[in-house]
Amino acid sequence: MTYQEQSPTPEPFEQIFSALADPTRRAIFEDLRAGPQAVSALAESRHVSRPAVSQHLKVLQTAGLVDVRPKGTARLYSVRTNGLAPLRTYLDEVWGDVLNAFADHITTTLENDNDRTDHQDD
Amino acid sequence: MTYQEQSPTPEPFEQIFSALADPTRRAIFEDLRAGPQAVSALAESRHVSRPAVSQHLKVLQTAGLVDVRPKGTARLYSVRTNGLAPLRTYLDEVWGDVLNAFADHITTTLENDNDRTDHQDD
DNA sequence: CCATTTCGTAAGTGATAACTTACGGTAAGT
DNA sequence: ACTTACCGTAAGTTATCACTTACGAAATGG
Repeated sequence: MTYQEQSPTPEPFEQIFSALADPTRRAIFEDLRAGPQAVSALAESRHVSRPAVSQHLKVLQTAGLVDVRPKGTARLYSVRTNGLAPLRTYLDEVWGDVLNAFADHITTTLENDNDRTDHQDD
Repeated sequence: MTYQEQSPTPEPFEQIFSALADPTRRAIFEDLRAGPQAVSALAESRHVSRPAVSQHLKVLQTAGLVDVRPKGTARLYSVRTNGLAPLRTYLDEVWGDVLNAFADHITTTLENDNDRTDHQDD
């Protein structure tokens, strides 16, 4: 009796949400804003082991948030410039819908405001 | 300004990320865009039990994404109009930093472009 | 060629989280 | 007052996740 089935093809912003939800992973991503860095350098900044950082970077890369550039034996990770675009698009969509729904709610509430037993605004 | 510490009191966008990372919870939040809905109505739309929806709504409420309005024995949940504002602010900050870092990277790369051993484009 | 450095992956473990059923509490209807 | 409807919470279960150590692969240097 298993639960939790989800869509076979996760959308871009879905992976971005999951990727940035973890504090350590988000910290790594934010560290990368300063410029390209190697894995061991990122591991030394944080209090986690190097393999952990590698796994986090893999998640960030799958989400399209970081890029890799091999340099010798090292691998320089950097933030993908427009990696956050899907999240921003999703935000704008939801934002617009919410505003429209709010306007509708205001309208219908003004039309028949006899059904409210309690109210709180904003 | 540029860096952040993990504070004992989680920042607003932190909770928003965690709240919207779960597919079921995000679906509930998106269902709420159509307008205020009761818990049982949300539970029937989804394939999850009613208590599960209540727990999800609690998380969304803690994140500041939804509001509650009691109506009889029911409780109408609705999206908070500016609940996504912290996330948008965070996005704008990171976005700007990334662009600046990118500009810096371009500059330094042009100044001394002898350190590149390989390059790849997406 | 051999050693070193840097990294990714495999395997295993502890904690977290998303779900379930069961129960109690509050508001409305008869 | 009793029943019904709707909801939140508690307790327990299971899958997922973040982390660790161990090991193997690829590039650089002597």
